Amino acid sequence: MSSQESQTRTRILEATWKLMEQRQGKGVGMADIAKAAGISRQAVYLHFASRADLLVATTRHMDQALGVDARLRRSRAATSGIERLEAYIDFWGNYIPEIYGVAKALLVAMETDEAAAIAWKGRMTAVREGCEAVVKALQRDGMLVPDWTATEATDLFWMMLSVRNWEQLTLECGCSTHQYIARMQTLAKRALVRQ
Amino acid sequence: MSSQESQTRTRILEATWKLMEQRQGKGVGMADIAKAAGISRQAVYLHFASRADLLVATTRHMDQALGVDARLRRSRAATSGIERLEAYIDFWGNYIPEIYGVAKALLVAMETDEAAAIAWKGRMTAVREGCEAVVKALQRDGMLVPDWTATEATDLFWMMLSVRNWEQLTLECGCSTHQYIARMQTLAKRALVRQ
DNA sequence: AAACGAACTTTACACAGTGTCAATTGACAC
DNA sequence: GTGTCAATTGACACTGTGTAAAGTTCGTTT
Repeated sequence: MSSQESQTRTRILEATWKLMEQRQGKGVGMADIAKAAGISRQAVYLHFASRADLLVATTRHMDQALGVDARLRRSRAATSGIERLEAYIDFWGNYIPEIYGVAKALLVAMETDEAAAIAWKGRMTAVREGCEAVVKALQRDGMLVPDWTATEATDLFWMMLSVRNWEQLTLECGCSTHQYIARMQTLAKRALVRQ
Repeated sequence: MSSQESQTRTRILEATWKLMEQRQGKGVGMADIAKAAGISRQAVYLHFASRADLLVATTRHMDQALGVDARLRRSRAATSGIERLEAYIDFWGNYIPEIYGVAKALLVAMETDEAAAIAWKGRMTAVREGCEAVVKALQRDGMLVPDWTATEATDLFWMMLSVRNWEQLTLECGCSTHQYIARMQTLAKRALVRQ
């Protein structure tokens, strides 16, 4: 909404982004961020109430900078359910690597910080809605496998697309972004789509 | 191995187990554990070098107390690949709720503690081997879906069975243990087994 | 009986990281 | 000049892990 963003605030957000990306969300403290933004640690608290607050603000900043809405348009515009499923996974698989650093930091913070947990769950609820839209589209086409209700299918699809699963498949199993997308598409279709 | 376990050591392990279970692995510090075991905080360090050390020792203690080996026998004894897959998920779905507290504590600790990370990865490697055995059994039966190589199938099956996915499906989506098992069995079969 | 060692206690401290508070500086606006 | 906003410095509280030192209790050895 307001482009009333102070220069310093933006510098903090950019520094957070950059640092989190560099260090994959680990070992980045308020002091490091302040230093990278060229201000004192205390000054960060003039713009953000807490670390959780800063992390959440950073994700919003990134979503805007990365043009998430525009990127999602392709999936939303898809005519068939299957097309929509493929486009959504394609979007998601390309999106996660770009946000992973900050996402990881939030993921870690949420384990001990209530505010971070609420914020992250809010973001994930949005993803769940995307999954639900895909499932509904499949259902509309009569292509949803009869094993699941729409809710069950949404739960499972959402589970498959979790950041933790992405982490495991790419960072631990060594899948590339392209492989992740291909495997997830195949897996989701086998799981949800009537053959 | 040695049943040379001192009484105090066992009391610490039991206290850890109980507390972690009660609080779902969150907010349990060394001080709480010591208190519950009826000793001083420092005395805990006479038996375990670090928190990570204690957590790992607790999982081993639990595996023995819960008779994990015996429980796994049913899955290992299965003749067909599909039977083996079902028995393995059945074992796993009943096992996680019992260890979840301690597992969660380790899962949180591993994000900041190298030793905890290594220990957890070791445990998960054992699970991956279980998944691999299932996939190999399916392959032997000629029932593995042609979409995947054995490694790819193992990766995906392992991903599906992650504790994080269990967490999401049960704690967030509200699945019961029975529902978790049923859904995972259906999902795994759709994903891996030739129809 | 004296000596020893093991297990445990109390007290204290180092360290890292978040978050708070108060006093101060510099710049720009009116 | 006075007010105010942004930022600075320095100090401190709090939490939790881990280390260190000195003292107690108790059973075993000699």
